[in-house]
Amino acid sequence: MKLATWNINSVRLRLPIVLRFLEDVAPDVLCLQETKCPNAQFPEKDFRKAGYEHILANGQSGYHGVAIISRLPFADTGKREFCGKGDARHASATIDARDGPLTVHNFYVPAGGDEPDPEKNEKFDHKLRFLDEMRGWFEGAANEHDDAMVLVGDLNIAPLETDVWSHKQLLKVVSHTPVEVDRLAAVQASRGWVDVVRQHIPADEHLYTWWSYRARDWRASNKGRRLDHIWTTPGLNGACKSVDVLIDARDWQKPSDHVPITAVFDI
DNA sequence: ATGGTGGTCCTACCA
Repeated sequence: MKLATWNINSVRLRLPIVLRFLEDVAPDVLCLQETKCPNAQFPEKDFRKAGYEHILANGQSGYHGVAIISRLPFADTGKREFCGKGDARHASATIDARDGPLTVHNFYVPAGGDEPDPEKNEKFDHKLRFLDEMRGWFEGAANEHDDAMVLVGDLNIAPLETDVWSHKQLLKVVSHTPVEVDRLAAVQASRGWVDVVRQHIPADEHLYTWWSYRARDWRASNKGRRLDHIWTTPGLNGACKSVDVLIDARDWQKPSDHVPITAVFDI
């Protein structure tokens, strides 16, 4: 089973490159973030025509929004609201994989603004509270199919030193500050989540999934960050056979500032 | 130290 995640920064504007990705890479399941699309306007017909008949959209106008697009049917779906804000930042679907049900959680964690101080910056405070709520939810959630879960999405945090172009220069930049890296580690500990991307690509290699639109030449300056992630519960450990970060997608026509990541599972 | 680009939906706000 091939699973992909991609912060698309408007699914309607970038529909052509999403369809190209589905054709070229052919994932079974694609999780999108920042769809910026109300559910009534989600381009379901185009995805159905491409062979993806099972679609779960959790969107809103203008901001945020996530979606799960699948060739495999959903046995169950969910959407959870975090921090009581009404933001569309989570969707989940249980898929009937070969070896049994697999629950996929798709997240768009708040970016957190510019100032990494929760006292001065409400957005950073929201980011930390969102992560705390994620941790608490996974600690308490006994109703899920315990040992077959995948968590993907734009977590807006680059946890490792090699997940950013300069660890030293980004220590006080939101996305790489110790306080948020620690909160993310606590989310990871809630279920023993395994970072399968770093299982396949060693931590001594720099790896990024996002490059700012503001760079004159993103590839030349290469000031990237690894903000997008694929985690699994320990029960799936060993099932992930390969991962891929499609860096070339950053140069596709009218690109997103994030690139897709895929993981192949023998399940 | 600053501003650089790109999205939504029309005026700022967000990334």
